Amino acid sequence: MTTRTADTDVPRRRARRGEGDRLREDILQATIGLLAETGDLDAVSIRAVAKRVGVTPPSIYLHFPDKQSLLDAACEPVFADLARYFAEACHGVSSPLERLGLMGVAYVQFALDNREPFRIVFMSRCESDTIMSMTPADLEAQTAFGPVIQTVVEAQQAGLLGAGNAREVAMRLWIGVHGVASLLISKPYFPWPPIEQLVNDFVCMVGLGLLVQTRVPGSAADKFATMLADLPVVESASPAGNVPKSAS
Amino acid sequence: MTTRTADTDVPRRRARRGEGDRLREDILQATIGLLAETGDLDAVSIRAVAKRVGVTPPSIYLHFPDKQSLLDAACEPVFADLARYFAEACHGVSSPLERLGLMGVAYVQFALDNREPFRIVFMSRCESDTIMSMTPADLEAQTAFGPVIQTVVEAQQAGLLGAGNAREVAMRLWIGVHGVASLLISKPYFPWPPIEQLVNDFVCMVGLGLLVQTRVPGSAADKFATMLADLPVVESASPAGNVPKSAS
DNA sequence: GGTGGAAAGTTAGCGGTGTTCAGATAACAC
DNA sequence: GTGTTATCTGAACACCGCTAACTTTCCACC
Repeated sequence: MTTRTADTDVPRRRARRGEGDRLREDILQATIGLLAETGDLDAVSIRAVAKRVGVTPPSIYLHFPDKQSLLDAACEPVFADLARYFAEACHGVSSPLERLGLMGVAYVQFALDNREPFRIVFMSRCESDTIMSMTPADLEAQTAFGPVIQTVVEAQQAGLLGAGNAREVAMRLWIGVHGVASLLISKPYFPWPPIEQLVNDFVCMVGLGLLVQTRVPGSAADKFATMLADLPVVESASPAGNVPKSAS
Repeated sequence: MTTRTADTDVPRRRARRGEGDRLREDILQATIGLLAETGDLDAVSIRAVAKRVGVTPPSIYLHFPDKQSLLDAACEPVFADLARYFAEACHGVSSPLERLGLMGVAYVQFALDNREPFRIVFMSRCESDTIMSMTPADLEAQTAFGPVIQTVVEAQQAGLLGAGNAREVAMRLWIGVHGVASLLISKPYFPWPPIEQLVNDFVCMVGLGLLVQTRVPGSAADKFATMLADLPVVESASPAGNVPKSAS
């Protein structure tokens, strides 16, 4: 008749010798589940996680130094999925340029499918960030950022994109779709256009921009001058919609 | 004589009848100051604000229904400055297209100058968002978003940008620079390229993309096809210096 | 000058949070 | 059985947002 103060349904069996790490895994799963089900970071308190696991709060500190570390660790397996999103989006698509666009769309979809982890990793302050304090090399090797860079390189080698630092090009692409993802998450009630259209239009814009930026020679001003000169002139007061014009 | 438990240096003189709103203003200023000085939202507790003002915590609830409302109210005057950032950036620049680019750069600068307010308004969950639940019309009239749309319209009228929903075009521009701003804020330790270059390259890319997107006729696929056909072909093997060493 | 009334602020406290540390307990080797 | 020790708990600290009930101060009016 032990008086259980731990407020839980099924009081965990204590782990066997050497199996202490089992609890660690259970804590992570409980955290991930709580994040996904509540969709609210505030609902994921140390006490709530402990209760779900069937253990008392201090036990968590045997496996994680503090709450932030727990959250970071819980987001890691979620983010491992991002690579899968990318792979599936690119499946069977040969053009590297098209693949980059599809990866962008997939990034937004991933963010919307994993809002809280995305928030934790990309939208909250983190002093000593595990993911982000990696060296550039590690970052490319261990995160989903690597495939993006690789695809940029392929596009360059195929002559679709002009030469340029592939890492920085990939960053620009990432930054762009990150704007979409983070705004859709933080401002869901904003009067956005239909999401699919919004994402497509944006990705299209960025893709075209990159094309021109890397292929037209000269300074930024030169590029603009060239494009303004080359593109068909549009009449000033156009009424509405995409008016088809006499192409030259 | 009076035993003061309120932990503060100079015990405020009580406001006179009808001057209760003076405290409200002081609370707002204390909140803004605390946010700016600590640069840490966690440091801005109701108790901390109250102490800074020289008052006890419950007094704050005489002027703000809850903490979130206080934070929102504190961010409002800060964000009023965004319009000034835009105006200064555009000062004396005639080309609407160029102005749009400068506004983008100014947006990032504003975010970096006001990190915590930017975080609060744009990077944290807010169920019933004051700013974001406005009607599109109010939004354009009362926020800095209006001038952006206006500039897009001017660019269209000048024949620089093709016709299209100016509001959606402005959104795309906003989304883009928002990606830059939010990532620079949330990941300051990431190995970014020099910020100025990063921002310029990104804004240039988006600008060129928008140019093409709105001026080249046809579907998205058509636009890509047109540009791939029209732009100078680039040699496949890019020269040294730009090739990332993924394996070497 | 006294006095009632209301505005302006305070005291005390509730239930919650992340975190710490000394102690209890259960699993194993012998 | 006994001792060791990995594993986990009880109790507590300092802080949080927030509330209800109370006190103080100011002011208009008689």
